[in-house]
Amino acid sequence: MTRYSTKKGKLLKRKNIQKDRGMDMNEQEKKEDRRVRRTKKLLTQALTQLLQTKQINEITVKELTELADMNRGTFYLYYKDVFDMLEKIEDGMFERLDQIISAHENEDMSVQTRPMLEDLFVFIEENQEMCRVLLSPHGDMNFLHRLNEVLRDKFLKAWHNQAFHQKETGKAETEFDYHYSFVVFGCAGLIRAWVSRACRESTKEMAQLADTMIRCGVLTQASV
Amino acid sequence: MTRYSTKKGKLLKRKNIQKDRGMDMNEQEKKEDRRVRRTKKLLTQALTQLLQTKQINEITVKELTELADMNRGTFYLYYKDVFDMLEKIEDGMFERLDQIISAHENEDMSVQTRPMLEDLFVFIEENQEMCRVLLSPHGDMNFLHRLNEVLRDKFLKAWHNQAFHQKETGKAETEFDYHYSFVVFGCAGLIRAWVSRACRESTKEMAQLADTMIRCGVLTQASV
DNA sequence: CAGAAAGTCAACATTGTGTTCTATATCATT
DNA sequence: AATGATATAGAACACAATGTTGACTTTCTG
Repeated sequence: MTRYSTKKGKLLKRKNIQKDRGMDMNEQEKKEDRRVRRTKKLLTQALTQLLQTKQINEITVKELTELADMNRGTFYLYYKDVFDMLEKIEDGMFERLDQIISAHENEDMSVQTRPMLEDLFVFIEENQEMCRVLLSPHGDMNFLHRLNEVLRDKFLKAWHNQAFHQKETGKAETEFDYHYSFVVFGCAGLIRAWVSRACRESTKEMAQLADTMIRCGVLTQASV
Repeated sequence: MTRYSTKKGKLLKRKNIQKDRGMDMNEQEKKEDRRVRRTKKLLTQALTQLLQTKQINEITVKELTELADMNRGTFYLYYKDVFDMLEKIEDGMFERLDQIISAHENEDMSVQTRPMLEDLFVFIEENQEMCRVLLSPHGDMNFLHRLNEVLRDKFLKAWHNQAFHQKETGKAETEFDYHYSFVVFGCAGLIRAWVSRACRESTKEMAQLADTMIRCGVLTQASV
């Protein structure tokens, strides 16, 4: 499910970290100490910078903290290693992503796709540096995977109904899964192309483009 | 372009490796020494096995060679580190991919998409273990990136002409790029879904599915 | 068979890791 | 502004993997 650790006796320590901080919503909301925010911000900036020139595996805690100009031990107060750090950064993005989607959810779980997409692309633009890195060659496949998982639950039902309303077919659930996978990865490709061009096109343009391509992909099943 | 190295004085050594072996087509064809093949095969098997339970960054040369039951020093005769090894394995796959595509290329650079796709999915099925790993959460974003690059050159022209034959539009090259990115990543998602289901559907079915979705995506531009 | 090439084995200095301790700086609060 | 609480700095530590080397043995090729 989540990531494994090579070192044996250190999972406990990590669990403690996750329990003490972060996991409790209330604690999250009560803003962290200013020093903590500063530290995490500096580390995130350093990581983002390093990820532009090298793979994450080649990034050591040592050089990361040196670039951020802080003590190496400080890093371990918040993260287990560099990969854990990236994962936690992603956690934050997925939290916001979830908020954005939920805001457009109706009570019957259906979603107003188009306006939601517009908000989504605004969010991506705001976080374009991180998105660019995560979808770059040096990026993180796990990010794509998690994106897949999150969106799946949200949209599968809505789209499923929508597509089957168009034309009743006897196609299996599995074929719908293929379309779904195609579309989600496709959107990732779309976003990747966009952020790698520094988000030159407007968010509205992109939302329209995405909307069109999603509908096409989803409705293909009914029209085959 | 390619990967960087943290360690300063070791690029030279690696260059030597790449020059001595691999890079020269003729040498590649003249089968390597049986021992070399055996060594590389054992290492590849061990890597594939390890990648199913852990991230590549957590795999050490030590455990890899222990699993393959060989001396650690032997590893360094062929690879710089574990990532370099994965990259070289990918090199081999891209070579074969190139052959498959080229075999379906007409003299005007156009491509018979459908039969090519069928061959492609056969190839993927043959290499499903590695594909599954490369597209998994533990996978390699650089693989996707390289796939993008390789296919881009091959297909952009063909599809471009095809789409503009359908309906003449004034849309810019950039928008076509977005469709292209969507489709290539989408195919990756499709393949990922397929191999993660142990390739249950037939290669022909998948080729048809892919063909449909590709055409839909490409032709969207003309029909917006 | 003989020479070449590949692999084994043991040893080495080097580097990053993860943790711990004390001391200092910064924070939130009254 | 003084307070106690908390975060960070700084240095030290044992430990593990790295990358390389040299002498040896095995395996391949012709």
